[in-house]
Amino acid sequence: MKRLSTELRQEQIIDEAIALIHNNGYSALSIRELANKVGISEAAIYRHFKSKDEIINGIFRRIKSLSKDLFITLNTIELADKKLKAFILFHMDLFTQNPELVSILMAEEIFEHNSSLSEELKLTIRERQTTLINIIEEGIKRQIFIHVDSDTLAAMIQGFIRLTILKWKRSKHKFSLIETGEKFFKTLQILLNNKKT
Amino acid sequence: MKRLSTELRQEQIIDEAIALIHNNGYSALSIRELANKVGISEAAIYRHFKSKDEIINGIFRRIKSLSKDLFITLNTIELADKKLKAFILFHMDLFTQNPELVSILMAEEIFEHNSSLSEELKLTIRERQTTLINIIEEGIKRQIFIHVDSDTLAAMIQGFIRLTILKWKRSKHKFSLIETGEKFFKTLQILLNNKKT
DNA sequence: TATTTGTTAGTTAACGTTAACTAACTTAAT
DNA sequence: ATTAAGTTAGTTAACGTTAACTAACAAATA
Repeated sequence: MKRLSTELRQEQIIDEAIALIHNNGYSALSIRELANKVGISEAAIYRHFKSKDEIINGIFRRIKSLSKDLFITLNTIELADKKLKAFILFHMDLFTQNPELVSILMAEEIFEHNSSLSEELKLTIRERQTTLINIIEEGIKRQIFIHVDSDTLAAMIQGFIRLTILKWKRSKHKFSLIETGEKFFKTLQILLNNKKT
Repeated sequence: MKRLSTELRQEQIIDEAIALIHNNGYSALSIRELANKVGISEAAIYRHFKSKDEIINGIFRRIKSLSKDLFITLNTIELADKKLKAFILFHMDLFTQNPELVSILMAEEIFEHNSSLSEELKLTIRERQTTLINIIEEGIKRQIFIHVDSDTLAAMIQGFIRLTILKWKRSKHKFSLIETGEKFFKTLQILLNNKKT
């Protein structure tokens, strides 16, 4: 058996853990199966992670690192409507390129029973929510968007994205997330635009 | 131990199964714990249900029976915007009165690995989607709503409801679903109304 | 009207399997 | 030679499910 450094092996374990959840659901994430997939023994897994919870932790960190570009991207954009489009398409692109993430984000159970992690998740969600609300309120102030409740609109946008990726997963990726995102933004423009035809 | 008829005991088992999932997640639904909660032995559970899958089936039937009034309600309403309001508030009311349902609807795992059930779930979801699209298209035809893509709008509405009940659950019911639903409908009216102020 | 017969909701105890995890030992790489 | 990444062989606890049996009651018969 070829030996790998802890860093590399840890990444590989996280990879396979995500793949397992993606292919067979969270309940299929067992140390046995994970060790099988990685090609090492169960005990070897514990060389690299103190517990199963630590593996879940690693999955969460992976997701966070994959979405950290969002804020960088948004800061390069001026106009609120362009920002909104970028927000939507960033997510559609993220999930198109990392379809495994969908199963994980939809599995409430994963983070529910790890209290430190569910606190961190709450913060991450709030951060995303605030970002979106700021975009909307700037758009309203600059009179690019009509005046609507920003909380409600933010929930509509995030709700649409969440439901769309869930449907996309259920349909086994039978449609283009990017196209759906673009159509969504056009619809939003019609709904939000002051200058009606 | 007091004896109950199969019908009554089955209902009680489903009740406790739903409560278990609600309180501790789907992974906490074990025959052992279920029997404990009901106050009978594990084997007695199998007097009333052939397998754990049959219990899941019973949970699904319960949810369906709780939402069957939606279509009756909608048929008593004429105007598309009133129908849309009724659609939204029906769901907010349903989950306010049956908060346990939220955990179950959010747990993808439950129905994912039961192929006959996941087919049935797909049909139920499609039926709901079609209902909403019909309401929207009627509203557009009657010029109550501005012309937007009905698929996208339907997904926005369902996405909002789904995300809202998830947040409501996560917040341990710290806000009123009904009020949020009413605010949502008002926002929708502003977004969809032809006669802008 | 008693008693027998059959049904049904319950019991206890165990089945085989799998879960997360660990102690002790071995081997490969620096 | 030391250290770190691997192994094998085990642990305890929980899982869904079943076998064997019993108490309670209903219906049919004596």
